[in-house]
Amino acid sequence: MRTDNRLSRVLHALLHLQDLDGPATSEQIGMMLNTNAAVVRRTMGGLREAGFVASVKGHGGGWTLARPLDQITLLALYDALGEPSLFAVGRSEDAPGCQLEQAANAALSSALDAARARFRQELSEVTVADLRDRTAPGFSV
Amino acid sequence: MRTDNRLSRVLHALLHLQDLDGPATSEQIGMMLNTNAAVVRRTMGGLREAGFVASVKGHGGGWTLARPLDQITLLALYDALGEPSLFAVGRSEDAPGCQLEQAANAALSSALDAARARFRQELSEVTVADLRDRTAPGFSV
DNA sequence: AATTCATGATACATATGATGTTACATGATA
DNA sequence: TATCATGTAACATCATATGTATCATGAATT
Repeated sequence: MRTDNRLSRVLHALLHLQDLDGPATSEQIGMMLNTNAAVVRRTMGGLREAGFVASVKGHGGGWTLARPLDQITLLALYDALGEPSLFAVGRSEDAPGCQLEQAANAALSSALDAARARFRQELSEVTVADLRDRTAPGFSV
Repeated sequence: MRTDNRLSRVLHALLHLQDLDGPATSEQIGMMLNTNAAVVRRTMGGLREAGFVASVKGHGGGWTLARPLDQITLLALYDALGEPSLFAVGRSEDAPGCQLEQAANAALSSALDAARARFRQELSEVTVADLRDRTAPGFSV
């Protein structure tokens, strides 16, 4: 199944943004992410609304960081993207009235909820700045 | 995104199987699950190979439990299904050589791994028999 | 032995949703 | 006014879980 790569992509994009002087255009970011400018606009839109980046139209415009990376947790980004559905495994809805199916779904949901909580906890403990620190010493674009 | 419902479905099917006397045909199970007999065969095939159910061809044939439900954990079923890919969110592979993307992916993978471990732990602590116990008292098909 | 039932296996169709792509309106700078 | 860049919408592509159809094989019934 094709996975949703937006979180990874915006992380990648934000890390690049910090290494740049001025604003980066969607086109430029698209080159870094090996994708289309329209995809960049669509994906970064959520981050703008959440106040993590700013976008400016016209000449010299583009995307800039609106907040230091050490004040952006991965969880905040995930939520800014609309909290994309996390799982490729889910409940069945074959026989909603059947108690046996309900029991099966309840157990599955319970496990998925626990996994989701763990995922969110992990994301909440890391900032984007932490990721930059984890690249090789002296590394720059 | 369309989710993989196989685990929920086989749980549902096993619970029904226990409530039946003889073997159940794929056709019958398909009715319970509101799906096709071929889908049932395909899905249950993994459980047969893992020794949780047995299938018999021909007249009076069908599917039967090969082991008491209290000896089948949800995790064992999940693995018998081939450990279906759990997440709808994943790494990007836009610029494999880029250290920044690598750092982003490493953090994401770490969170996903933790979530997967939690999911598997939850599944390992519940047997199919436990689910049956959770239906309303006196409930039967 | 022939018939019927049921699984086993394969191939193909369908549906869904993330991503890719194109096009154009809007706003900002030169 | 021309150019650049975002904002937005519509549509195309692609991957894949599930649905569907078909036939070979094996087992019980007659």
